[in-house]
Amino acid sequence: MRLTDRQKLILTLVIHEHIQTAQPVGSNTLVLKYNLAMSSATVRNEMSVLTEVNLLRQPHTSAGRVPTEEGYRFFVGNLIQKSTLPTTTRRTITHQFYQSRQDVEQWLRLAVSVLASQAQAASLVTAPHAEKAIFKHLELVATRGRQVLMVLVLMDGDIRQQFITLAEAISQERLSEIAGRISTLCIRCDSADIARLRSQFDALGQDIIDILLAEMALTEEAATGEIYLDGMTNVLSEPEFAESDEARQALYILQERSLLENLIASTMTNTDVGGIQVLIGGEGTWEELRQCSVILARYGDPESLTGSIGVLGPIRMPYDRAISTVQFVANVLSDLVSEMLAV
Amino acid sequence: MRLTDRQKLILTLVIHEHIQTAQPVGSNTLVLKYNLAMSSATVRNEMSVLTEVNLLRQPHTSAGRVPTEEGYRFFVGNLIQKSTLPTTTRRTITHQFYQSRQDVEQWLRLAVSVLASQAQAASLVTAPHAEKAIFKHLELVATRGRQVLMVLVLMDGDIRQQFITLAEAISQERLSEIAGRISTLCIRCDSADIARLRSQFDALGQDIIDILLAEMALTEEAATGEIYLDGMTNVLSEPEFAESDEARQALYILQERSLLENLIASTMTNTDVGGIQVLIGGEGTWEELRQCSVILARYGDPESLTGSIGVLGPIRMPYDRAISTVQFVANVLSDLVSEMLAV
DNA sequence: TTTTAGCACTCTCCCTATGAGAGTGCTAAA
DNA sequence: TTTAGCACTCTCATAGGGAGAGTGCTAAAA
Repeated sequence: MRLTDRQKLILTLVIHEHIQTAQPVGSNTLVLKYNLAMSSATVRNEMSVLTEVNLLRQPHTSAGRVPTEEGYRFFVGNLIQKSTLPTTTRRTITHQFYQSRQDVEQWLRLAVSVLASQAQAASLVTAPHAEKAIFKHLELVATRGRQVLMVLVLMDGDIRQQFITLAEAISQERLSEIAGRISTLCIRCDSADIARLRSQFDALGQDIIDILLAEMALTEEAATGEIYLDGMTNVLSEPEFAESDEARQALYILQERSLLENLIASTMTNTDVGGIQVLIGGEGTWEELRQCSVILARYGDPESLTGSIGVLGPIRMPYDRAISTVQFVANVLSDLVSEMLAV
Repeated sequence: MRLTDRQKLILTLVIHEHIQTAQPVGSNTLVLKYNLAMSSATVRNEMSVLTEVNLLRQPHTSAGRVPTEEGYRFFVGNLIQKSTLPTTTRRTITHQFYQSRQDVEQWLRLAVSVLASQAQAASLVTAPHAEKAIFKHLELVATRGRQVLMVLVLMDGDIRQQFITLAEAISQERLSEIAGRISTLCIRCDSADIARLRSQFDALGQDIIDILLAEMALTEEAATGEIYLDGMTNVLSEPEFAESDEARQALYILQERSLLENLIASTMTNTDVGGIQVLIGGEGTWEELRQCSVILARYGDPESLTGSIGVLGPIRMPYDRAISTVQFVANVLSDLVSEMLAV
């Protein structure tokens, strides 16, 4: 779509103004508020053009203009000026992350809370997750009788714990010995490798390996790691969700884990780490998100460990700020992941 | 407060009807809908009395009656008939829990989802949590260089993981040996015991014990275990929350972990396992919950491991069903906890 | 003494009408 | 190509006027 500079300016201003006021924007308002060096009639003519090419829309004949979804998309794709968060903000955030560097769970909680408060929207962060589960360490703890606690540590930092019941009671020494052997032999192995090693163990060891493999398979099935959410009440305060039903649908997607995983999976398939996806108004696919926009990014190490982060807000979202926040947090998380992998 | 049987009946019916319709209830409606053997005038007189003692309220002079908070409290305290969930429902739920018995996290997810769907409200479940952290097992996994993953298993099933950086690189064998010694010596010890044992270890062991103690202290500080939430969108669909701001405040309490912990802590202090607390309209203390009611119960083994569960909905909540659901789920969880402790 | 029929009265809710205000599109002049 | 001027359109806020639901009171009935 070819637009003159003036048309681009007006589109930008309409979007900017509408994001602030949530109201249709009139030609007069625009001229006065932004001291434009042209008359309202000129603005009206340009608006007419923009309406014809479906970037703007009139709620009714004699109202101001409102950006269409296509308008927002054009804006995000062509006009948005990459803003960056203020240095002080960035420093504060980085500092917070630095303080909680030992604990992955804390990063993620912090990330999701920073996103929510900076973008004033609902936010989500998925724990970093490897496509292939790689064994790192196994621990068996005798509980009582035949009940044993199995703790499985994977290379991506994921820890799976499970109670298992063995055929007979086994002493802690024996359990530790087996766990030690499995840990030493299988380190850095994937499921297939471990299956091949299975025959080297005695009956008990093979039983345990079977459970272990089942658990690893389960981890691999999960499309994403654990999902952290925050800021959902931010969305509720937006005026377009006063008729609460729309908001409910949007929040429902966030709550319903399977839907959310779908959304992330289908949006992120072709997204590189560092790349950003902006989903405006559900893009025809996500009925529940018709009133919402979602900004998603991938973080981590593309070779091994990746996760997704994003924010969800009304279509009328401050895209520049939201995008730069998402980008910034994604970068911070990527750094933390590679630091974790490298040390 | 002394009421005649007829007054109790009418109060009950008004509450019942109002819960269904969310509208003020008129004398005529009541007589017709419930085939009362009296005239609407009689009902009106009784309603007048109930209004005088502040159990009912008129939104405006010529409207029907609405229960006051006090009315609901009287109802819950004196009139409610303990209903139980249908046997088939109970069986289905029990069966689901039975299937996920190995995995504590799965119980809790299931519990919170059952509560939400059965009570059609927002629901919460906290992980079982011991007042005193008791050591069970320690594991140290060499990562790379001086970076070590510490996995700490406590008796209540809580697992804490953390990356720690040692003064120098240590081999996995050495780490396993130390972890093994600490595990053997400290099993079933609390922080004080472990602090006493500290001198029996070499410098490295003491360093690790210090970190371990810090971690245990952290666990003890936390008033509750992890909190699981579900069904928040259920609350949004209630008509009294159409003016979305009220709903926002209520959901905010659920989202804001510290507030929620406060709420649980202050409500649960005097509640035994098996007991149920019903908080109607914030009870003057919780400003954000003025439009809501919360039903909370404690589950687990009072001697060692307890957690809280509850539902949050509009004041106009189907108390009988909600209470029996909470009670039932609390019982199921208590059974699972004692099974876990006993096996 | 208690219950009930009858009735006037009150208040909300919904519908309609009306006018102000904001904003548009078009035309003709600059 | 831009702009001033103007008629026109549509929303929104406000007010008025039933209809309907429900009450409280009074007096009669049980």
